[in-house]
Amino acid sequence: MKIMIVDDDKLVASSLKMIVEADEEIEVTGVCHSGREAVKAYDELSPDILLMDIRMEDMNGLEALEEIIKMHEDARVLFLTTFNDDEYIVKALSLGAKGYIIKQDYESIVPALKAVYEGQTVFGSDVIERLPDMLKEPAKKEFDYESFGLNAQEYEIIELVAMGLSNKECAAKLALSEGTVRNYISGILSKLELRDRTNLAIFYYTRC
Amino acid sequence: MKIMIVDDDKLVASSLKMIVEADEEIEVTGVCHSGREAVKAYDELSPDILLMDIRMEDMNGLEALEEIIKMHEDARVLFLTTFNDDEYIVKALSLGAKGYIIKQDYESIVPALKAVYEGQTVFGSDVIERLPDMLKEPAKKEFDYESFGLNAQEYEIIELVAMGLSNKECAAKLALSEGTVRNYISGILSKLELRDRTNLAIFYYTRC
DNA sequence: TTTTATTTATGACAAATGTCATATAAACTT
DNA sequence: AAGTTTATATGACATTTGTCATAAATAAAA
Repeated sequence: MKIMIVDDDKLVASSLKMIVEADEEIEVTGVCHSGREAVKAYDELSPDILLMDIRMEDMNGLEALEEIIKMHEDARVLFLTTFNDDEYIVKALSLGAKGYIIKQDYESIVPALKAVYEGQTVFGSDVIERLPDMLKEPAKKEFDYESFGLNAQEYEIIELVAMGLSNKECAAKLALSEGTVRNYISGILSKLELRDRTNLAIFYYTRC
Repeated sequence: MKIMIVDDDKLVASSLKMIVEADEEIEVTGVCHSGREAVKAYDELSPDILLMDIRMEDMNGLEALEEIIKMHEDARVLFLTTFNDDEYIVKALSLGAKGYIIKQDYESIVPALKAVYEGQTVFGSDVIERLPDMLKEPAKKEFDYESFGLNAQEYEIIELVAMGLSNKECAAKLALSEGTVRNYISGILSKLELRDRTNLAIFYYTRC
């Protein structure tokens, strides 16, 4: 298995080389110190896996992957990171990275490389822990209007306002008079401590 | 490394056992054929990793993990699956599964186990490919206001309206007169074919 | 039955909103 | 320089909105 190491900290890069070469299956065919170098070197060396830092001076790891993947669609990149940055995880994933692990965690680098070599995608546990929360949001939570002291009628009006209806239209839809709808809205606004229907709609779409 | 295998197809279970035991580091301490069995057996055997099928008759893999993790918070479970089901991935992740790989992919099972043993989380590439899309939504896409014939100033006003500001407040924030802001909004509404600021805010939160 | 809440409704009012015609100055074209 | 566009402003106006006091009808509680 031929791998290439990319890290702008030369000490880290050579440490990684040593750690990784201790395994007889792994051969380090190249070491680079910037994303830009890596893009160039990848063409010549075409390694099986790229073991790359994310934060680097001259073109960071994500940009490098983006470039590389344009030329070599099947490129496999395992990212190393010192700290966990949610932004990066998502970006890395959508770019097609094969993994995202913590640099400090030496022992896990070789197994991770092997798993990637076998077609897996690997994440440090700390990294993955935050994923479920990021995924969770599509599960639409039901708005608990009662906890705001609102009743079903009031909530129904909120929904109509959030659909953009005027007082008159709400009244027609609910078979109430326009004045009554106004009164309801007045009450809703004060309970929710909002100023006007626009803020109510905003509340609906951001907090509900 | 002690592992436990759980699969209701006995043939598959024993095949897995053979494959996995071919590696001298791995020792299979138990084989179960249902989630319920697994929960019980886990207590007695406390393996390092549980290699478990998801679809099973008597208590499925996810339910089993849920039970097990109640008792053993640090339990590590690597799921095996015949087909890719997005539902399961998300659920498995939020339950704290350490991996999710394709059963057919024999060669990758051992490396995956080792990576998990080292604290990583592992996904079959096919599995992970669908994650980026699921994650993408938090990545706020930039609204292309130009395609609606709006200029930057108008868009800025839209943002303020969508924050719930009144005309007067918008005016103050943009150093314009209130009347001008009104005129702008009037123009915005007609371009967007909306009726009032509330509908504009709704547009912002649902279409932008 | 009387009292009390609840729901719905009115009317009056001030403030905010949206539309429109028009105006002014600055920034460009030509 | 003369003309045109652009950004900003004004005033007048009709509507809509939100608040409040109050009232009638009904339902629930005593």
